[in-house]
Amino acid sequence: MPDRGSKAEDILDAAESMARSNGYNGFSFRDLASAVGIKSASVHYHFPTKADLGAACARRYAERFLQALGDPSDPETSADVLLERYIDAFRRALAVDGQMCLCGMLGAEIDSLPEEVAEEARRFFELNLDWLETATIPRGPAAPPGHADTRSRALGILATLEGAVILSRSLGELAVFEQIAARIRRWEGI
Amino acid sequence: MPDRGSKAEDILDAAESMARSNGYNGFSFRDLASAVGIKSASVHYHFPTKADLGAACARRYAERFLQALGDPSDPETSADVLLERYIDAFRRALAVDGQMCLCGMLGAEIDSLPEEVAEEARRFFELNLDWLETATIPRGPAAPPGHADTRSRALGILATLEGAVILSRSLGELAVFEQIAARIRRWEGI
DNA sequence: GTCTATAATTTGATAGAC
DNA sequence: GTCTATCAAATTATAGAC
Repeated sequence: MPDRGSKAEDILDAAESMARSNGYNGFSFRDLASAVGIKSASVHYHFPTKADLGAACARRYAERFLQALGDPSDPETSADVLLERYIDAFRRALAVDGQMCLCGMLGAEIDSLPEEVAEEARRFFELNLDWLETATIPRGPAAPPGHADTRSRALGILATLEGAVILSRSLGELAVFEQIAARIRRWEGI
Repeated sequence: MPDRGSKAEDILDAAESMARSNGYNGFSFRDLASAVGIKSASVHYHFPTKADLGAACARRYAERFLQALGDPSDPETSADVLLERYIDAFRRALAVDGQMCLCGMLGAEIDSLPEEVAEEARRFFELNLDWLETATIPRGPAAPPGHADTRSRALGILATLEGAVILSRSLGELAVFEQIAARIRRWEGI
C-alpha cells in the first residue's frame, strides 16, 4: 500500500471515488489525472495498467473496510453491537460519500473486470462473510449450541445491505436504507 | 416497443444481454452491430443515440418483468405463491442467463447514466415496490388489519434479491442465491 | 434499412526529454 | 516523478450512396 499522503494515494482516492460513482468502466486515466492535478502519463508511472490500479484500489478498500469493523470475536462486544457496526459501515458509504460500496459496484460489473480486479472483489465478499459469521455466532457463558444457519445469515445480511445501497441511491432517499437496516436488526439478535 | 422478431428487437436483445453482463458503459454500438450482423451505422438508424437505446432497453425489460409477475391483487393467489413467483423472477435472471437483473446493474451505475436511462431504472424499482406492497398485503376473509410495515417489507425483499444476484454471481455459486431466497421466505408469510 | 466513409473525441498505453 | 508528444484503437455519431 502506498504511503499516506503520497501521490499514489491521491490517485487511489480519486479512482475509488470515481469507481464508486461510475463503475470501473466509467472513468479514465485522464479523468484521474485531472482530478489529482497531473498528466495521464504520470498516472501510468504509479500504476502501469488500469487493471493494476483497479486491483490496488479494491484491495485498499477491503483492508480499510475490514479494519473499521474491528475484531468480530472480541468477547467484550455483543453480537448486537457488532451488527450495528456492520450496518454503519454501509451507511457511511451511502450517507457520507453518497456513493456505492466499491465492491458492490465491482460485483455488479464482475463479468467485465480484468481478472485481478474481479479477484479482489470476490476476496472482499469472502472476508465480509467470514467477519459476519464470526460476529453472529452465539457468545458468552450462556451461549446456545451453534447452528448451521450462520452462513446463510451472513449471506443474507451482506446481500441485503449491498442491495439497500443500490436501492437507496437509485430512489434518492436515504431513508430507504434506514428502513431496510431496521428490518435486518429485527431478524433478531444472534 | 418494436415488433417481435424485428431487427430493432434483435438489437434490444443484444443490448440487454451485454448491459446485464458488462453494464451500460461496458458495450458499444459496434459490439451490438456485430452481434446482430449489421454495421454500427445501422444501429443508429433504429436508435439514434445510446441513451435512446438504453432507455428503450430498460423500459422493455421492466414491462416484461412486471408482466411475468402477473396480477398481485388476484384474490385467487396466495401471498406465499406471489412471493415465490417474485423470487423466481430473479432466479431466472441468474440461473437461465447467468446475468444481473438489468435494473440492478443500472441502479449501481445510476450516477453515470443519461437521465432518460436513469429514469427508467427508477421506474422499474417503483413498479416493483408497488407490486410487492400489493402482493404482501394481508388478504382473504380473515385478513388481519393492514399495517404500515408493508412498504419496508417490499424494500427489504427487493434489496435482498438484487444483492443476492450480485453476491451469487460474484462468488460463482448459484446456491448462494437459494440460501438467501430461503431466508426471505422465512420472514413469514404475510 | 443497410451500407461505406468519415468526422471528432476519447481511450489505454509508450517513448523519451527533463 | 512529471512532462510533451504520440500512437493505435475504440468510441458515439453523421452524411450520403444504394
